[in-house]
Amino acid sequence: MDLDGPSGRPAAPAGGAQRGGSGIPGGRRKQRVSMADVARLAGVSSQTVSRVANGHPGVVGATREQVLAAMRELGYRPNSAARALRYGQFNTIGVILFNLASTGNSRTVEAIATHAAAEGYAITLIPIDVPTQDNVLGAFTRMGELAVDAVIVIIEIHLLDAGTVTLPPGVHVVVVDSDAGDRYSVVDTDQAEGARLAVRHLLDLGHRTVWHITGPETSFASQRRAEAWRQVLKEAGRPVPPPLHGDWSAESGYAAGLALAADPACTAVFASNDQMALGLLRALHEGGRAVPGDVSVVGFDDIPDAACFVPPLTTVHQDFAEVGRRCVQGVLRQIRDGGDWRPGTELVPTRLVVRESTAPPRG
Amino acid sequence: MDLDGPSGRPAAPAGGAQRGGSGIPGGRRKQRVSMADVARLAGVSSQTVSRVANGHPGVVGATREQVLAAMRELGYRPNSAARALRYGQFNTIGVILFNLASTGNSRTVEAIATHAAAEGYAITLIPIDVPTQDNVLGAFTRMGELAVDAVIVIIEIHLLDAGTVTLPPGVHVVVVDSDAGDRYSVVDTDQAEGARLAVRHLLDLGHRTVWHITGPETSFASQRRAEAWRQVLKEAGRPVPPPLHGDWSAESGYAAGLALAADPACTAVFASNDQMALGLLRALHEGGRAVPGDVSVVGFDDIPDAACFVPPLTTVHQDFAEVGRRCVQGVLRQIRDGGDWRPGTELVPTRLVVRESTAPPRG
DNA sequence: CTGGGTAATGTTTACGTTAACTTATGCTGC
DNA sequence: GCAGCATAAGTTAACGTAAACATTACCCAG
Repeated sequence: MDLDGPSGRPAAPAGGAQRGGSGIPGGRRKQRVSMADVARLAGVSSQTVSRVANGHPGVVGATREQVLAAMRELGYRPNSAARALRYGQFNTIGVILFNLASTGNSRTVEAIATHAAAEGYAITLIPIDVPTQDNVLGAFTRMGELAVDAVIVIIEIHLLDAGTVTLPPGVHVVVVDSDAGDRYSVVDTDQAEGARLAVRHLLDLGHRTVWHITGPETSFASQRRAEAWRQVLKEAGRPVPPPLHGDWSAESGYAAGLALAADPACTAVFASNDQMALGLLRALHEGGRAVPGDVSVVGFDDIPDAACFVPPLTTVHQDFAEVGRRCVQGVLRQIRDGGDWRPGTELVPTRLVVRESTAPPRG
Repeated sequence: MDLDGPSGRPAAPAGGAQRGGSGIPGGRRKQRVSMADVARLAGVSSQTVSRVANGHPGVVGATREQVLAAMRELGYRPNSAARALRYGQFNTIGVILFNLASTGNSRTVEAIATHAAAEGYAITLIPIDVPTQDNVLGAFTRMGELAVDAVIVIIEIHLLDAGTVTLPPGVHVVVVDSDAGDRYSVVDTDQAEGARLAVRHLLDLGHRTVWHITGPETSFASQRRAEAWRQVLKEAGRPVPPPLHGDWSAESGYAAGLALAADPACTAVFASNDQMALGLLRALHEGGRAVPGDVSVVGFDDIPDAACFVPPLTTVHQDFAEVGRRCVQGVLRQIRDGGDWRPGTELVPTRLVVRESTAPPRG
């Protein structure tokens, strides 16, 4: 493939827009084609082109065909900026999130993107590398300047409350993973119920009590799971061992596991996510404690890999896709109903997936 | 918090825009405030407001302060649609991808989003649930209508070539994970080198040959890793065992592993990703084959969990963040240089991370 | 064969922003 | 005291689209 000299611009501005096997042009004409261009070629007014483009009635067949032909020939695409300017909305939903790397977040975002696309909305991503107050505020400010009609926030909302953040009026918000249901529309997995399922399962197997490895303290999900764990134990009149603190990573689960493996009294552990459960399994294995023979382990999330841990992990299944779906539903409802919405929390149910990492205690 | 009746719209359109502790307003005024509004309040022309907003010179201090005050009072935000219309570009990069759930993709996207943000670009996500020809073409069409200046494609490009896809002129493309370096700007991990590192490591330990579990056939990454595996064995004059085929999932690695565990001749396996290596480890464990005592295992990706597998996995580290960074660099270069770029492939190096799943063969 | 209506198409305007140009103001230097 | 000029501000126009309004052309009833 030959390219023109270093001075740039291919010489031929017009003519064959098609190129090679693929129709994706590597070159560009500076100016996109507008409705006026199409109108000129088709010999009609640009308004007629607009009507054809939007499928409005009142254009006779022959004219429509002519316009469509002209569109094809010129490769016309509507200019969404002009459209947005005209209509006052962008058909775009912003997503602010910390850490796309965690399984849950990326699955949620994927579901959001899919469902938003189905409704004709695009997704604009604003990642926050370090969840400091400043960064979050910065993201919100940026979001305010961006072309979005609504924002889905997948981050601890308390990071926002401490500062004064303003989104432009007309921008709606739905929050994931937060207890701010009194001020926002919140969608979340039913963390507490999931944790209760996990702990009760272990108690039902006959374990006297259940140890717990938490997630980071700043996480509401982690907080709620820990609360539910404590509550179930208390209600059952069981002793509540001191919780061990992790940070969601397998590494932190391993560190916590080293301590637990050394304690023969520990026969059942509920890890606040599957990654930490993985680390825990490793620590128990290295400590010579059989799972589930000596120690039973339950995780949270049901990541796809969990079925292939050694042994396959009993865990609480989270329906991230459903969370994403409801987020989109939520913001669209807000957009469409204007301001007539109320704050509240929607909980997505969980279910326990029993595999081979849990069993009754020995003896 | 009381809301007005079902008929909607809060009665008070003006007044306290501030609300509760957070400044994020749940309500909205239908009309965003424009430069004209700010200009009216500040008693200047809207052009002066524009100059202040963009930090242009030629505005005297007092006037500037007045305008800034008016902006603050009204909560003015520039309208990016109008800006985009004016400038003819959107400051947005589209990302087309299949499956955000895979570790590599989500990490790459995260890096893309971070670096794009640093350059003042936002990211618009177009996910493809099922990578059929139609869906990919649909995504491209949608992308054409969206407000993007460039597109990063994280998907097998051959899906595009078979059909006629047109992106509007002026939209630049960078492709990840493809061999289309003759037509596009391609950024990718150096798959072949990574695979060579893995296989050579096993041979260097003294293994006679190395088995291989591939990814899906449609994946170029998988194809290239398999080719490199075969090539290294051939160059070393070793027998090339028939490859086993997986689909990236741990489950598929487990299935392949069941076959390998039954074959006492197999002492070293290179799995095309870490998930499949995980499944393999489980199968070997269940089959009573010690790792690394009886069988050595190497993965690919170096996902964070790999360090906590049982045993910790020796694997090829991929620098997804760097891939994302270079993608952004690539599209920005294309945008800024106009059409003066050439197709080509940029490879990001890998490195072998040796942990505890590999050792010399017994005896 | 003409008035009233309707269907098809054209013209104008506004959306919010900003480049390019124009006007107003104050100041320097001869 | 005024030409000449810098500086600060305002005015106009255009980006691409589509609603609202205006204009045709045509058909049919009377």
